[in-house]
Amino acid sequence: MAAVSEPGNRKVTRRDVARHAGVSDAVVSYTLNGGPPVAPATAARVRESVRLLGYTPNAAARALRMGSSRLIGIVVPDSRNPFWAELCHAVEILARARGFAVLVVNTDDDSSLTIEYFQSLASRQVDGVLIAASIEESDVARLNAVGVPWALLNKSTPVAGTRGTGVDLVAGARTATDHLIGHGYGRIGFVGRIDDPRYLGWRDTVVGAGLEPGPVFNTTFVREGGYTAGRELAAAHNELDAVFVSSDMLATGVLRALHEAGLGVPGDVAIASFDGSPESEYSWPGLTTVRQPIDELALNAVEQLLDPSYIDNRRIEGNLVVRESCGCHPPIS
Amino acid sequence: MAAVSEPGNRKVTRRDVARHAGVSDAVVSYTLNGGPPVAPATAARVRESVRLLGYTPNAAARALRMGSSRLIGIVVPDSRNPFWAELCHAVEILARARGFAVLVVNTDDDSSLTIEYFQSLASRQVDGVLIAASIEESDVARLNAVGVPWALLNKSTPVAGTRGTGVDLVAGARTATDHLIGHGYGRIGFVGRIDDPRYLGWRDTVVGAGLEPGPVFNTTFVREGGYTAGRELAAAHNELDAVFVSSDMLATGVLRALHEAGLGVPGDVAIASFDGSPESEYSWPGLTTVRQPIDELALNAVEQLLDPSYIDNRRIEGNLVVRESCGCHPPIS
DNA sequence: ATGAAAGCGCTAACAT
DNA sequence: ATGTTAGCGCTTTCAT
Repeated sequence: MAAVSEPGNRKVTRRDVARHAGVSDAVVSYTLNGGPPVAPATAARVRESVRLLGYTPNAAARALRMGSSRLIGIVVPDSRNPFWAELCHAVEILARARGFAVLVVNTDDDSSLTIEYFQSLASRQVDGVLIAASIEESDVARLNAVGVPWALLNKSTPVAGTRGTGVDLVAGARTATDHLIGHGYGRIGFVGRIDDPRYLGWRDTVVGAGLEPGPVFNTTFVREGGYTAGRELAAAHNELDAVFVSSDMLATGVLRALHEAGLGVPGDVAIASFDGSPESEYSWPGLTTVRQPIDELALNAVEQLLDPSYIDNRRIEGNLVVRESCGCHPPIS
Repeated sequence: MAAVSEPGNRKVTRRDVARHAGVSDAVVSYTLNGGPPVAPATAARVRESVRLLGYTPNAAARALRMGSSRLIGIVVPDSRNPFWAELCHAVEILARARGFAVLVVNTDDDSSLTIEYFQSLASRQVDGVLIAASIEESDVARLNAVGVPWALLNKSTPVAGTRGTGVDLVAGARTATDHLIGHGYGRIGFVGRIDDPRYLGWRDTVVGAGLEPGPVFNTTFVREGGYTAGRELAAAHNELDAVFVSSDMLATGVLRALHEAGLGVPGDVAIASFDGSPESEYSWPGLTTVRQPIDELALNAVEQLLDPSYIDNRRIEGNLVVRESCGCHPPIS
């Protein structure tokens, strides 16, 4: 009763289908992939055999023959970060709609691994790779040498000779910091990586406004780091009245630490953050944050990767989403 | 002096390496994969040619020949949910250490897609599939018929004939609910999917304790759903003094709604939740939750998938992590 | 409308 | 220690 393909059976190949339907290998291919026209009756017989035998084409053979695996890779700093998780998810949906599957690789924030992982993806014959990790100018040539198309998923900073749109991190940090300045806060701190463009954006903005930069809490992009920074920040809270935090995930940790310390947000310390991930909306208080347009970034990257003639290398400005953490709105209650 | 492989060049094959090094194809294979011994000098020459030509083996050809792609698939309800994101990440690390890459597929909580995606993964010649989505008894035979090894990543409920460990959802909901009862709360509500085992665990526990079940807020596992449930819950807060929430992600939404409504946690409504994801630790107040041992689940699933002789089908009990939302600890401050 | 056959790049059994 | 060669399952050109 069950289909022929039971566990332990030899894999059903296209040849088996051909024999079963009494046709040649080619006709099965034509029927399935729409080559030269096939007589309706023959096609029906083939399809019936496919069903009966439980045949599924061997993607490895097809990839070898066609030189295309219909696979794309994506290199991401940390897919547990809600922002990257959203981005990966968006890419997957788009890729699937185009018949591609997605290979996700985490560098765990070690961007020196990017090239190595890129190469390993390339050897798997992926048709392209999306890079979300940060890239040096000097990496471009090495990446190009591999011969696999690639695009930046979120080009944070301009890199000559690269494809892909992205949100301008410097401008984003400026937007957030300006907003804080507009509130009248005079001592604005920073939480994030100091080797990140957002650090520059923050610093330039406060200095440009004639303010003295507030304390800097250097941390990598992990929740724990945000929390630790938050504790230090709480201890030093009389040295600042507001802070720009480089990501929502970090801000969540800061918020927790501030709450623990009995400090009010925005009362004691106002916060503006970055990413616009879902957790920024559901935290307490809601985070004022610079939203990255995830769907647009993903669509743009996937299109460029798959269609060489499609070119759009714009740097997008993130949108400020105003919630309660900056002091604009009182917490609804 | 870039390597020979520049964009546009024909792909470098193993044959090119063989010619360049003045040896046969086989020797290249032996050198790279450790077959029969190769003279040290020859091996060195081969390796040099590999480097010079920028050769990377074609994984599709290897997969076709070997019948193994060194790829595993993972079917997950929603990789944006921090719990699944953690699990996927853990699986990726383990898989990479074993030379496997991971194909992530989201069902977006539509478990009827599981089989379809499983088959598409199978046609890509994956060496195994980890299934995190829920499975019906009736799916088992169909899954087995495909002939690709699979294991449950988080076997939430016992399903005959399946492999993989998992946390007992019913017992977990019981643990959380019992803890709430232990606090003396007499009217305990529920937030989650009512077709989920946790609903049963909650209901049995309150009824078993001689309590009348509190209000039920039915929702799928999305943040927005938690928030909506939270608003309804806030409106009905005089009908309950505590609530069991089926996941941390949902609980985050509930917390937000409660804060908005000016209700205190645990003062007005105590909460116990499920998953033990990072956001439960950094929310405010911290969530008392039943932690799923992510690394253990992932390790177990990967091992079983890759090693047919390894069998461990235990149902694990989740550990209660006590924080502030249940009323055990006052918020630190 | 259908069939025969070459060849994608690799591994491994079998020569030498 | 090294070389030769037969396929893995597929697509596609060229015949018929």
